[in-house]
Amino acid sequence: MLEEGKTARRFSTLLSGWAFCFKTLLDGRRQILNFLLPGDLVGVNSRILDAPDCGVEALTDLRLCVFGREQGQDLFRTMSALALNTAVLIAWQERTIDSTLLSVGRRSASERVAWLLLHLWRRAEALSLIRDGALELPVTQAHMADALGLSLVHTNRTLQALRRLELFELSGGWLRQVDEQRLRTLAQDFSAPVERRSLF
Amino acid sequence: MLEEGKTARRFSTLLSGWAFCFKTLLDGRRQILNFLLPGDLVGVNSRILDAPDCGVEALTDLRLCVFGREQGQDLFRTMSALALNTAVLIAWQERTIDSTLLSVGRRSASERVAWLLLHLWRRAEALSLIRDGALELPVTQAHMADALGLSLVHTNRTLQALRRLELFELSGGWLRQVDEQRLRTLAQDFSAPVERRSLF
DNA sequence: CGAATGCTTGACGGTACTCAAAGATTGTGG
DNA sequence: CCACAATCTTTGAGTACCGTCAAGCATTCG
Repeated sequence: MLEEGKTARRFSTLLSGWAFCFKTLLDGRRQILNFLLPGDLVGVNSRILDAPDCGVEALTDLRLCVFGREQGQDLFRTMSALALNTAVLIAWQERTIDSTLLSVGRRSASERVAWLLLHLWRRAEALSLIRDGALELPVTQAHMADALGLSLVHTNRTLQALRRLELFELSGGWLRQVDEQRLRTLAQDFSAPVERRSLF
Repeated sequence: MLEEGKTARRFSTLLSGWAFCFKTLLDGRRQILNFLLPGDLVGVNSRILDAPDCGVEALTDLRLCVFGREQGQDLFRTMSALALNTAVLIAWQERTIDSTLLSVGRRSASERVAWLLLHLWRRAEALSLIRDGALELPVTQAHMADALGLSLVHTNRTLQALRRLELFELSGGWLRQVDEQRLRTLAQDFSAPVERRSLF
């Protein structure tokens, strides 16, 4: 796990596995900024500004493709080689965070949970992570709570309520029977489908 | 005002004036993602992805420096010329949004308001927008509410509470007597000071 | 089998939202 | 210059959503 305080010496792409990045307050409150899935960049931001601003934690075992350890301008030369792709990836990730901010700021608890599960489902779909209509989610309810700005207890109750509405099945770390249409309606999420994208 | 739905044909830097970008839900709930001050980039993201994902609205009269209207790769050539600077600017703005997400997700109402005023104050300071210890804020309480994920009424009450604690003076669109130290303590904001930065 | 982690439930309280309306301020046109 | 509209701020009352505390259950792991 990379701590918030340390300067990441490199940045990488995630080849396989799940992770997330987060910020914390001194008293321990934590906000998950983004879940990282295969193809996502890790730590570009910190490298560009030469100072880390969020921590990164793995949810599963990871395989990373690590890029150069250059400083400043040199870093940028590395990026230049892949620059267009990199820019597109960064833009996508920023868009994701924007959507999260909309959720956390303006959606109700059930809308937030609906939005998150839909969001993860769609991202996983684009990466072909769904097998037989089921997705293995290495995400606890505590993670969801921290991603959505909710308490753990309320997240749990909200999940139960949505399950009772048969919007999805979620148990034992597996997500199934996702009713995309109704989840989108509930969350008012009509964003474009996620495209497959990567640096290569 | 640029609507969310339309594709921005260009991107620009803000030379003078204030603006903000936002997302909305169908039923009208609005989340302000970021306030834009002189030096900030407008619409890079939309241009990179070739699809707008947030609206932009002016708070004052603006002067913009508009860049090319190229598509895809061509856009990127334009960016390449300024690429390092651009990347740094984008990274800064993403960091700002990350901080906002932390606030909206995990801070209480008074912490959020404290954070926002401190944040705007410090950004304005770096741009030398503060005259005689006072800053003209073209931001209504409704804007603050939409930036912080609070209701207008509660934002108002929170502002009053903080005023009574003499953490700042805010009236008639002017912000004064900002007690940075106590605001930072209240908001648990120990981020690095804002640096002056621009494309040029 | 005990410890650790994660999920679930109940009870209670408070923060923040909604509705509603009244001031204050600003801008505009006659 | 004043009256009127529009926008912004403030206040009150009532409530709901969501948080906190506390505990019990389930599952996994050593």
